[in-house]
Amino acid sequence: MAELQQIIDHAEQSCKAHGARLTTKRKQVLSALLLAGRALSAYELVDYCKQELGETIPAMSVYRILDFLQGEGLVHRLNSANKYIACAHISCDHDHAAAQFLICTGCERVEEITIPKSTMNTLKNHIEESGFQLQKPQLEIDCICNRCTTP
Amino acid sequence: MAELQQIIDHAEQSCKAHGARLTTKRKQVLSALLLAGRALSAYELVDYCKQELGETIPAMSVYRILDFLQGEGLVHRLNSANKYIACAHISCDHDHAAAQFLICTGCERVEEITIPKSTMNTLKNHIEESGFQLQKPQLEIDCICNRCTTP
DNA sequence: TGGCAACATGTTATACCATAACATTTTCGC
DNA sequence: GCGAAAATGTTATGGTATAACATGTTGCCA
Repeated sequence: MAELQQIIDHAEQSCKAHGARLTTKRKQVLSALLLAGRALSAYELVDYCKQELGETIPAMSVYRILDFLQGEGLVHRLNSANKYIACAHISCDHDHAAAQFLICTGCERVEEITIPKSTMNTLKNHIEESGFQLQKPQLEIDCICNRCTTP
Repeated sequence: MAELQQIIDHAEQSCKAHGARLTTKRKQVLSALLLAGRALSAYELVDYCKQELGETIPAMSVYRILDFLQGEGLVHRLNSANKYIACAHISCDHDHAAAQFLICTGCERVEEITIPKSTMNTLKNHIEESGFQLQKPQLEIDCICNRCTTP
């Protein structure tokens, strides 16, 4: 994380590109997620900002900021865990709407992986056969990570 | 749903088979989910039982009963929606640990589908390459159903 | 440059989802 | 019937999330 500042700068440019502003508070929340290096709940994020950054940000603001950061593709919400995590490809320039998460039920570690297009397409076809349209190709899969299986 | 009683009877036999009891309250909660025909939150289930079945069941009990029903494979929990739904294969005899759900973000309709083993295996391989073991092959996928796209 | 409009943040209250801890009732085998 | 185990009731509390309204900030442009 030597490049925190770089990542933030990159994110700021990315926001500017569509006329959005990465304000100080938004940078703080994003930094907190990047520094934590793991998924945090909104309230955990409040505590993290307070303790690690010395910034008091009300929970309500954190929620709003998380909404913004998700809209900018900088942060993902893990629906099944009620947590938020910085996008693993935050500094890539290519678009990456798809995101697949492996969530360890033991230690809560989260790994963002990319499933091949062909696999996603197979999945998509099955979905369409059932009369649905894939909305957001985000998968959250309950797993156990190898650190937890071989302790 | 002409066969509600049949389904309940079948579920009761299934429970008996491993020495578990499908009590009256448990039958009521399961019936409520079957009658509703959609995913309900625990508190919605409390209301449903009260209004449609005339039964007052405290939320705490509903949660415990849902735990039991999940353990028996009669009900699934939708983690991303914080809701519960009767298993679509409740009257099948074969085991079906795997469950994939298409959740319409428009009308909240939920469809339980079965993804081919080959597709699940491909997914499983990608997961293992990332150093994780698939824990519960339950997928919850955000979609839009055709009723909502073509209104 | 001053004032307005849009955006961002603060504040307070509240709703919803879920579980802990302990009391009481029911069921079942002996 | 009686005791143990299972199920349910009761009360309290914690975690997640949003609504509604107030205040502060920014940037534009007349």
